[in-house]
Amino acid sequence: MRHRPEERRRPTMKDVAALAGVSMKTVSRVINDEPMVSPDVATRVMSAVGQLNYQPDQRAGSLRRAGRKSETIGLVVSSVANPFAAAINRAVENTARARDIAVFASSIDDDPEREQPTVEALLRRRVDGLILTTVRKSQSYLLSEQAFGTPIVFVDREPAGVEADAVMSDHARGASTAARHLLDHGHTRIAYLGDLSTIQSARERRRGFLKELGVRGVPTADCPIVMDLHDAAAAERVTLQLLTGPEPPTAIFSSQNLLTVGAIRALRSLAAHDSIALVGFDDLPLADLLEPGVTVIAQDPHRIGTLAANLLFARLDGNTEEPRNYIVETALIARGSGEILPRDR
Amino acid sequence: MRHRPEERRRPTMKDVAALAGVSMKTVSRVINDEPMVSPDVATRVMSAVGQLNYQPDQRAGSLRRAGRKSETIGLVVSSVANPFAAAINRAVENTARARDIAVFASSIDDDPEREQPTVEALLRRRVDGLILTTVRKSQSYLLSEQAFGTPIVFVDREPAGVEADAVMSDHARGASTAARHLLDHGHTRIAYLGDLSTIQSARERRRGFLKELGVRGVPTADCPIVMDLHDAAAAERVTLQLLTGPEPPTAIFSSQNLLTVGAIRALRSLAAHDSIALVGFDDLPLADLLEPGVTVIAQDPHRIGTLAANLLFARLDGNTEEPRNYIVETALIARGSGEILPRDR
DNA sequence: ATGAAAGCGCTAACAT
DNA sequence: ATGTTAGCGCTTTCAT
Repeated sequence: MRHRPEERRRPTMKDVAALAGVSMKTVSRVINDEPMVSPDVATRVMSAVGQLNYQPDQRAGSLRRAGRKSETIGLVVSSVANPFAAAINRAVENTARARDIAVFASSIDDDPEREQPTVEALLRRRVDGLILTTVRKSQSYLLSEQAFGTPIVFVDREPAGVEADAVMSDHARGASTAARHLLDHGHTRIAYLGDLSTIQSARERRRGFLKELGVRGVPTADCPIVMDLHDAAAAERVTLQLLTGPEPPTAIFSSQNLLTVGAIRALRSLAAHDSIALVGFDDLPLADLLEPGVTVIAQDPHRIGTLAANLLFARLDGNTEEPRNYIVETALIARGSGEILPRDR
Repeated sequence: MRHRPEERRRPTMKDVAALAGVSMKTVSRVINDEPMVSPDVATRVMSAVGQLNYQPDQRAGSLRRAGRKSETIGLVVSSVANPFAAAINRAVENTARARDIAVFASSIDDDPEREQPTVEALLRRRVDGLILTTVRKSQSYLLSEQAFGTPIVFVDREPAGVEADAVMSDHARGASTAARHLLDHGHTRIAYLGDLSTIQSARERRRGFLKELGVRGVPTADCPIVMDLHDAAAAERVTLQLLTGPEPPTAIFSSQNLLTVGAIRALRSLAAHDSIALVGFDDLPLADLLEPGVTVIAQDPHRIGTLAANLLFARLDGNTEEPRNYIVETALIARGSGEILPRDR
C-alpha cells in the first residue's frame, strides 16, 4: 500500500481574499497588523485564514517589501559538533529568535575550500547578515556584498581584506597566560600542540605562547611546537611521540579543545597524567571531573555569540560606527593538571 | 568618523542582461546551465556576472520555478548545545550539503510552547521539508502542511496525531538493557532519574526500565523513580537527596546525558563514585576518561541524523512508501561505573 | 539560439 | 476603510 496523502494546493492570499470576500490588500493588512481595517472584516479574514490553514509566504513578501529583508541570517562555524561552536550557535539563535530571525547554520570544518561556496550559498538566499568563522587567507571576496549593504560580523577569528566587526577571545593573551602558569610552576620544557596554521587564531595562540617564553628567556629549542593538528587522534599520536622520545617535555599546552582531549588520552595511556602538567585552551564539558582536573584557559562562547549577534542586529538597525574588534576575556581555571610540578625522570 | 561603505544597488539579472547585451532569459539560461546558448554569448554573460558581482536571488527564482522549492529544510532539536542534538544537526547538514540544501536549525529546549511557533516560522519561509524533535502532546497541527506536500521526518521521538517517518533509538529496549545490567550485578535498589515526562522518549525509557524490573520480579517500591529532571543541577540535587536519605539506592540509572553529568557530580561530592553503580542513557564525550569510566547505553546520533535526512530527501524525490519508524540500535558500553557491586552500608 | 510576455505570491503606491 | 495597479527578481511559456 502506497502513502500519498491527498495533495491539496497550498492556499495563497488570493484564496483567503476570495473566501473572505475582500481584496488581497485587505488580507495583507490583516496579516501584517496594519491599522485601518474594521474589526468585523478582520475577523472574517482571520476565519478564512484558519479554514484554509493559510500561512503567508515570506519569500514572496520579502521580495516586494521595502528593504527586501529576508528575516534570515547566515552563520558559518567550524563545526556544530564542537562544543565551542555549538555554544556560539546557540547564543546567536537565542538572540535572533527574539527578533523572529531564522538562522542558517553551516559547518565548514575549517576547510578553506568550503568557505566561499558556503557563504555564497547563503548570499543567494539573501540572508540579511552574516556571522562568520573564516579560514581563507582573505575575505576580500565579501567586499562587494558589503557594498550592497549586508552587514558581516566575524567570530573567533580576525578577517583579512575586509573591514568589519569581529568578536573573539584574546588568543595571544590567553596562550601567554597558559605559558606563564606553566613557567611559574617550574616548567621549562613545554610542548605546544597547535591547530592548523591556516587558522588565524591558531597562529595567534602560538604567538602568545612564544612571546611569553621569550619574556622569560626560556630557550624555545626546549619547547617542541607541533602545529597543524586538527583532531584528538592527531594530538594523541604526537603527544605519545613527544613523551616517549628523547628529552621529553614536562608539560603540555594543548591550544584547542579537541587537542586537549587527545593529549589527555595519551597521558592516560602512558600513566603520566599525574606527572606531566597539562593546560588546555578552551574548556571541556567534564574537565573538572577528570583526575586530575584539567586546567584550562576558558573562553566564553556564549558571550561571543551573543555579542556578535547583537552587533549584527545593531548594524541592521543602522549603526554606522567604525567597525572594530571586540575582545571577550578568557579565564585561567586551575583544576590540578596545570599545577603539576616538573620531576626529573 | 563614520563607517558607511558607499552603498551600491545590488545588481539584478536585468542589469547583467543589459551589460551583456542580451535578454534576461538568456542570462537565466546561462546561470542555470540550460542548453541552447552559444558559447560566445555564454562567456559574455559570465563576464558581466563577474563584473557586477551578480548573485542570483534564489527567493525570486524559487517563487516562479516549477515545484516552488526553496532548496531549504528546517531542523528543530532540543538544543544544539547538547552533544546529542549537535551530532544530529551535523549529520543532517552533511547530507543536505551534498544536495545544496541549506538548513535552518532551531533549538526549542523541549518547551511545548515553542514547538508550533518555531515550526510555523519555518513554514512561512517555505522550507521544502522538516526534521523535528517534538514535545507537544500532538503534532496534528502539521496535518494540513503534510497535505500541501511538505515531507516531515521525526527524530528521537515518535509523533502523535500525524503519520510520518520517525527515526530514533529503541528507548525502552535501551533502558531495559541498562536495568538488566544493573540487576545482573546484584542491584535491587536502583534509582531512576528521568527527563520531563512530556517527552515521549523519556516516558519510553521509564517504561523499559520498569518492564525489566517486572520481568525480574524486583519490587518497584525499592526503586525510586524521579521524573521531570531537565538539567544537570536538578539531577545532582535529587541524587544527593536519594543517597543521603533512608535506604539509599545502590545503583543509579540516569536516563539522559545531562542527568548523568549531575549524577556523577553528586556521587563525587559524596565520594560515592566507587561504591554506587551508575549507568547513563546516551554517551558523554569524556565518559571513558573519568574514574571509574561511565557505563552508558550509547545512542548513534550521527546515524539517526543521516538516516532522517536521507528519508526526507527520498520523500522529496517522490518516495510514497508507507511511513514507518526506523530504529537505530543502542549499545551498552561497560566502562566500570555500571559494574560496581552493591555493598551493605 | 534567442527573446517577449505573462505570472509566481506578495506589498507599495496610489486611488476611491 | 477598502480596492486597484504596478512591480519585486526571477522562470515559464510560447514565439521567432
